[in-house]
Amino acid sequence: MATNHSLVALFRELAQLATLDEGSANSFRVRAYENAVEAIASHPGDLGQLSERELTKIDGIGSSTARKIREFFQNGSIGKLEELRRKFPPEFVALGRIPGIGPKTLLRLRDELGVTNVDTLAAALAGRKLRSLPGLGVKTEEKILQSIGRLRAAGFEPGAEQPRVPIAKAMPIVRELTAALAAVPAVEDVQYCGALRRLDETTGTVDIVAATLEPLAAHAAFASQQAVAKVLDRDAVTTSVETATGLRVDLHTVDPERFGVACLLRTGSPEHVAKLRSCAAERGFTLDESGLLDADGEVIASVSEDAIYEALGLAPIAPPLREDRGEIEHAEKGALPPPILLPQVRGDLHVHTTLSGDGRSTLEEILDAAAARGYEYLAITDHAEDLAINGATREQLTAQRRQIDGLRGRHPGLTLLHGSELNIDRDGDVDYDEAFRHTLDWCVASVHSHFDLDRSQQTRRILRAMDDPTVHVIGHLSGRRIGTRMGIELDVDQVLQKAVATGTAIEINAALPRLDASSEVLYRARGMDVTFVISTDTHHTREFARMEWGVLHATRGWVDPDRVANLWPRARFLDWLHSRRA
DNA sequence: GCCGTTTTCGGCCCGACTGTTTTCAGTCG
Repeated sequence: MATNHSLVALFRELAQLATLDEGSANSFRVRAYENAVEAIASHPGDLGQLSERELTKIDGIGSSTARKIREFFQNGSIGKLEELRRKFPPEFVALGRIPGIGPKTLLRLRDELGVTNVDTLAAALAGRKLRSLPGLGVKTEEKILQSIGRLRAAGFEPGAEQPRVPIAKAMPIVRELTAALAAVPAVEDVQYCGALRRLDETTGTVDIVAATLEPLAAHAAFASQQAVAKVLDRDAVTTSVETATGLRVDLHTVDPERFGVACLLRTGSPEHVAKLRSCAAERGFTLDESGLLDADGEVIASVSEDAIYEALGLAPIAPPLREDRGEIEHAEKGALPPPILLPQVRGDLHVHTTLSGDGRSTLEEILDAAAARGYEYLAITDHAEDLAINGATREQLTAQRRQIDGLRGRHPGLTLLHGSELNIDRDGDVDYDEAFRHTLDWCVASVHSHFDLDRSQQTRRILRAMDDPTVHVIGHLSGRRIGTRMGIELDVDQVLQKAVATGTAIEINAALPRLDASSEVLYRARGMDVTFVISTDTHHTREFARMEWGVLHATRGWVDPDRVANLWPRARFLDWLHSRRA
């Protein structure tokens, strides 16, 4: 249910802050909050309709969580969360993103050295204060200094309160708001714009454009949404709000005649729009809020974005491409890579079941969900044994193999591949022995550890994994978590060349916190014979829906659809798979 | 904080690695 997204975000934050409060991510309270997130996210109905008593009947929600949920629907906030936010200000919480600093160390730094933000941390490091604390030493100081340096080099400012919000955090709330607006009878059309629509990794203020002849109704409906914590500003055409999660969202209403141009201008990027304007000028036109105008000031196009591009002599340009990376020049020549569309996807090749410690759906549920999406093929890839909590032993995988064989008749149109998500260790070796791996149909190999190695070491381990004949694809190439964890640094050109040489595919991980490989890496690969697969890394049946983001992300990276293996018909895909294994 | 119960507290999942130790705490996935 759409309106549960705010709750999910709030309980996630609660879990994060409780980790600090409890001094451990493994505390039972923290895990209870995480279970609550899972329970809320999985609940199909509107939780706002349920009483406290009914809420506690849901698995994973007890009396305390039920009370907090009711509190949210009544007050728009949760007292416990407000209290923790006061106790742990954002600039302090942000220090927890520095690799090597866990909750215990962070609290000690605050209590014993007065560290509250990146500046006081830097001062403590400069004064060599950390080594004076029992249990910490010179190595710890060096490691933290190095982490800060690396984060800064990558554009992260560890102590800064992030002005930009990671896409995974913003998207669900914005989707909820646009869905609510779409349901307002007076609203003819609605679209979220800006960085979010371009599928950029982070967003600032989100702009939503609504086409309506009755703006008052739209603004009233918007301001009264459950996700809205407070209205910041309001005039005849714009309402600015802050959500319960701290995201700023502006609703702009326009006459339906100008919906297209409003979306175009608010989607950006600013560089793309600037180039469009000069493109218009070359043709004797102008582009402003009222539309594309000819020399006489007559509107030539304004209702739809496509009409504006067409009037400029351009093929339509998909929002993720609008970054002024040559898309306008390509559109002039009709040479733009076609956008990848969701219905073109024929299979998913990175999927977990409950055999993975963090998997939430059973094998049967996964198969049914994949069949319901109309997939022709599916790879089951539970975690391999070296992933401490989550991994499957070879005996478990062998048993799963038999289970899968027994289920092949369940959905005759769905070809099942049995595989695993292997762990690339620090040297580039993967789990199990090669003979056993050869019994698997499909192996994803991913980095889950040793994020602190340097670029040449990281590159070496990836290249070595690609040389392994049993590895079909490298999963989430950098291992990043947008806004939370930097990925590993790689010599991307070497990795791409190796992908071509070995035929190892590169995964385009569709999970919004990952979007990995990054669109920069994908863009770099254009023109090369790199094979890609777009995968959801599903741990719960609902996550199959992430494929929507995967295809947009691939489009953003200028990926040629013909290079994406899971868009191929089954026969072609299986031919490729078998030729690789030969 | 949740759950289950011979109803009201005790159990809830872990293993490798690192840096600091001299037997272990903290971090990570």
